[in-house]
Amino acid sequence: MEKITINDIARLTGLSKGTVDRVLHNRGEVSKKSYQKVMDSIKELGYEPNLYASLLARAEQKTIALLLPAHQPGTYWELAAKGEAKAQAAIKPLSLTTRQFNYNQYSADSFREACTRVLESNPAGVVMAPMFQYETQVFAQELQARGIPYSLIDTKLETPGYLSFYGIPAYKSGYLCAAMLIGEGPVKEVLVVRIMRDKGRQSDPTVLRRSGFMDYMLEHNPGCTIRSLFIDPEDPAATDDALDAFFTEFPGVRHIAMLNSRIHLIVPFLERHPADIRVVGFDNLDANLDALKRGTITALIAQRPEEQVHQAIQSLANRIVFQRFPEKTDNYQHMDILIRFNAEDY
Amino acid sequence: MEKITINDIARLTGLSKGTVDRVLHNRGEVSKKSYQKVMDSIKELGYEPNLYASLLARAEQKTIALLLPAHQPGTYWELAAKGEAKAQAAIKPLSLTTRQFNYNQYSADSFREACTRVLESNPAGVVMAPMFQYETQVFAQELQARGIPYSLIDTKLETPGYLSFYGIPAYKSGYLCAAMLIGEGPVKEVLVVRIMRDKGRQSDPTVLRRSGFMDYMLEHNPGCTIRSLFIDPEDPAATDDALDAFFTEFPGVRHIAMLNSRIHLIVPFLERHPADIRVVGFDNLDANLDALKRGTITALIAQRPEEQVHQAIQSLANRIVFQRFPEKTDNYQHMDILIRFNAEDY
DNA sequence: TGAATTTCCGTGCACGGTAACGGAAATTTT
DNA sequence: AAAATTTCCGTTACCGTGCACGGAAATTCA
Repeated sequence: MEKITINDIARLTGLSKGTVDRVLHNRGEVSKKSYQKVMDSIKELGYEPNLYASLLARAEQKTIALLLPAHQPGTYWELAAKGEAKAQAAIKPLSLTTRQFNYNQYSADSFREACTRVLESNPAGVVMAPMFQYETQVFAQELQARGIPYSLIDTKLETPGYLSFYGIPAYKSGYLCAAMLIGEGPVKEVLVVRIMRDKGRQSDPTVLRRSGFMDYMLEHNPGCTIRSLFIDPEDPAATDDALDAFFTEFPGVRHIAMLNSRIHLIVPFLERHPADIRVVGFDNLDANLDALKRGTITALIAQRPEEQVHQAIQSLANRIVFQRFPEKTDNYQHMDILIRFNAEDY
Repeated sequence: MEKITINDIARLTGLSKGTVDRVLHNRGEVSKKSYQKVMDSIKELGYEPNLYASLLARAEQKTIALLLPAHQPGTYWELAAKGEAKAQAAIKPLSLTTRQFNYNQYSADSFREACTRVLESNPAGVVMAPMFQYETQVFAQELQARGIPYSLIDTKLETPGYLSFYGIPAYKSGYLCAAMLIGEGPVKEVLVVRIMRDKGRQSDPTVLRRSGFMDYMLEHNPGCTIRSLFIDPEDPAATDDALDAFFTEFPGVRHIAMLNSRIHLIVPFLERHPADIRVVGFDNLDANLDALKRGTITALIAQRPEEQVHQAIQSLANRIVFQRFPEKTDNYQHMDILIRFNAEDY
């Protein structure tokens, strides 16, 4: 019942606590025989180290690095960055901090460069939202070689030995998006708006979302024409023109979806040309939520990115401080459906 | 930059750490002059106690009491009870545990009795899901008198000095429920199924939900007939008969809602008499989720009760260990909309 | 004024682990 | 076989607080 301490196993094995400590942290200088004896009685007595005593004696601050795409205010990655603060508060009593590193999500070079900055900071763990398959692999290998645990959020790339993943299922989210878009009745024609810049190099989740979207259409609403329109997020005027041209050509379209967080880009146009259109997009950016509350956007599929970074950081903290591994490696999270009547408390 | 310790302020004030410690925990035996000197230099140096050292030296486990309605497997309060485990893991490093006390949600006597059991256990904090306005007030006053902080979940009753509240907005949840039930088109006739036992003494959230439901109807779907049907949760056969009788009398009804977690009770009937009926209910009980995935239930409004207890416990832990108060007292949480396409990862 | 209290405060050990230091024992080298 | 290493281990001084104990100083009592 009473707590087993390092002294108890020292006494039991006839060794000193110095030796016991050495085996606990395997920092060598212990004979195989002693090592075995200590390990045995640790198991026998069910010894668990006292966290406070340990932290007090070390008194050293470890840090967890956060590797995220750089973000402008009002964009998706800003939401994730906000999760850092909450997580920080939670892990502070564990003598841990976080530090954020950013990269340009459209440049592999910048990602590589950020990776070396992360390594230079000598982190105790890394949380990353990866964008580049190959570069991420290389980085993951380096982390593994150095024995630095890491977790993934948002995008699950196939990298060796990640501790955990947190994100929504990309394929299913596209499927859900289609379901929300179609609503009850069958639909003849829908528009999927896309981002120009993504045309060349599509991110992994975007591709999967599209395929989920398409599959829903095939299964539940076949014979529907799916039209695409590419817009430039940097150029609102051109976006307006593009939409104008589109609706001149296809005036019957009453269903619009976007498979990323930028749905707010078409809101100004829609509000200048009111019509009874179902509009579905992703993520709880302020601009999206506002349009949702006004009724311009019908539904949003949201994923609590703050929660994702929080959880990822927490799992690393458990690993680093307690040597505890998460129960599940892949944690697919709930996709929140937001409509105007439940957006307020989000 | 380097940490200020108790010794630093001892040195600065020319007193000993023993004295400093006495003022820190105001356990008396200190002259006013010394007290003032210590307080001043604490402020001056910005001293913050070292949590580990403190916990290590005390080595005493405080406990947070959880006061919840007793629960059968597969009922709502079981979900909340599950949150206890998660919270427990989170606060363990803070030398805190939780302990659950249950009461019969239909008996004020049993609630009172549970309250005295809680007090006898001498908890450092209390989380409760209250059902009885008056008894809860009395209990809250007692807690306040003893200086025991407490938080509320689920139902926000007006009690003095609670630390925090976590739950969904009851009125709005009824409103949302109606919105999900009606869907796109106007509806002529809906059925709201209710629980017999609740007829006499309706809980606070149920009343508010009903009023939100009604208001939505008035505002968005006026002229709709709202029919009620009472069923007995203990008697499936009677439930079936009642539904049978109802649909014989009103065969046109194609919309059913229930404003509590028991929607699964009518699922067997619905599956024996297939028809294209929209069915909306509350909470992610396994039975509800299963019916949702099968398509019998159209939508569920869920509220993550585990999260609510987790958060409430966390806020108490911060209060107890760090003397930190939550930013917001009333934390209304997001109402999750579950449909068959996003139920899987919930 | 001396004795008896009371008030106030310093000392020192305990909490459980960490890691530097130095030395004995075992092993290798010359 | 003595010297030089290497391997292995015990000792010890912390880390920052909590708290019991005892004693000096101030106050009250006789």
